[in-house]
Amino acid sequence: MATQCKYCPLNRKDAFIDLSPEEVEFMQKFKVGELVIDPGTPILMQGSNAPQLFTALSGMGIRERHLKDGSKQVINFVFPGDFIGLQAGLLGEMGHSVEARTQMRLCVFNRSEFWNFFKGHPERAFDITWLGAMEENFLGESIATLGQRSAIQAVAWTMVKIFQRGAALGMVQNNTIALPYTQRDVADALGLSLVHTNKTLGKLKERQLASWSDRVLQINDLEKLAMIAMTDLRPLPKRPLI
Amino acid sequence: MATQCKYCPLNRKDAFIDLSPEEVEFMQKFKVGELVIDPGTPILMQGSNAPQLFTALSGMGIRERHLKDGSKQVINFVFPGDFIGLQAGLLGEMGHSVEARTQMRLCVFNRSEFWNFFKGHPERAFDITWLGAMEENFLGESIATLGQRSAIQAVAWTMVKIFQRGAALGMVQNNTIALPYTQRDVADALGLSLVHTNKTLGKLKERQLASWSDRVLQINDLEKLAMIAMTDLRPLPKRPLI
DNA sequence: CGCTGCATTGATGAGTGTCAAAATTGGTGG
DNA sequence: CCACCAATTTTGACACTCATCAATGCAGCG
Repeated sequence: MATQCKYCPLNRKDAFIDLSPEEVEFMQKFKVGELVIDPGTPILMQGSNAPQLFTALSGMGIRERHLKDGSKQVINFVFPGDFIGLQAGLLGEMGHSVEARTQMRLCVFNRSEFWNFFKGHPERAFDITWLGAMEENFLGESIATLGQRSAIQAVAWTMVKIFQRGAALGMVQNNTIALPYTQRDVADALGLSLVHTNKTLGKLKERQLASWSDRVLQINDLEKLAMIAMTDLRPLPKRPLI
Repeated sequence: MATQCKYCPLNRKDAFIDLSPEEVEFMQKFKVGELVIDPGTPILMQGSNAPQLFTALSGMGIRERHLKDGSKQVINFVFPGDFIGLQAGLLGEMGHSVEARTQMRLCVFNRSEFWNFFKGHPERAFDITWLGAMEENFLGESIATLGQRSAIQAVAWTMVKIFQRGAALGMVQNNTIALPYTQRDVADALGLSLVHTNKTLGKLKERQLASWSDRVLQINDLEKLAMIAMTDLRPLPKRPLI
């Protein structure tokens, strides 16, 4: 028996816009179950036409795109609250794969119900589109990072972004956050080699800005990191929860 | 007096899904006018909260993101039929600027009417979201290009993508298409230096794959280009027109 | 007819990638 | 509890792609 939406732990976090009781009830109908998966498990495959969509309830993962020569590009990191499968739901085919990096708990929706959002619940349809626009915006920033920022700027940028997202979700304690990724993941996200990523992380540690070891990222000087990364530190807007 | 939607030249191109007469009528109400602008004119500014949204009727432009150090990243190229201002309409703020590269004719919509799509015309709301997902998909591919492809692969990839989009719009004649961009635009799109972009284009010409001069791109061997670019040549899906 | 913007070419060097190996960590089974 | 193995992190040496600098050519234009 699936857990009740009204007890969903995410809905109480202030990173998210509160749902009205009616909305919660509608989402409950849309929800078909929950899924708990182990680290390394693929959630959706690039090119697949998945019948199910998900919201990450807990745990973290990555979105990645595979190229013909075997290399891969990490598109984004998946945090709790992220909606997974928008492309499958709309385009009928995922442009990237999604894979768990920790144990994850997923809220499972039926894709066939997707259209009901638009037909009967325009506010929720709007929320989905809003999330899509937010992701588009973020990907644009990533493109600017890959195209214009140097290795140290890019790594600093990534650390700032991860830290900010984590902070909004209450995952930060004493300026530290658990980071279940490997340096290879970060390297693949930034289009850098593993070796160079490692050396660049070393520089940030040397300069006492951020140190990441034992799966824990510690941020010592967020402002200076943001300056290196050429980015602003404005707070993330509240996001809807699907 | 704005031109009638039912005479819109785009609606007849087979790159787009046909609109029913009712839909055309609704779009007509949404439309507030047309705008003709000169090359170089900014259409929307990064960070702005624009009251108006657009669909490109003719002409071409670029989406670009400006960084604090003055550098810029071209996010994508704008073709006829592209919807401009989704982020402003949803997030209240553009994540990038849009600028004309040729003379452009724009269909102008009122942002305040945006919500009506979702409330009263779920099919059209769905279409908007569909376009957003398509863009998100493309940006993911761009990220893979910037992160994983070498200079020659990236340039080949860009030429293939542009050629395919142009072909779908009937802009290709004898394997040539008018390209109003400068090599600087392409360099900024790929995160390469202008000089290296120039030399890489030279290689493609040498190898008799593609030659671009005098604002005209000629593709001599699309298949070989696609192979270099590590990309498929599958036809673009029909897209909705907003 | 001298601007100004864009394309082109050559020379040089910095930033990253690649290769190889060692150090560290974590997990597994004896 | 230790031994072993796989995955990951770390370090050093070297190679190469690509950025930077600088100069020339070329076309459009007031």
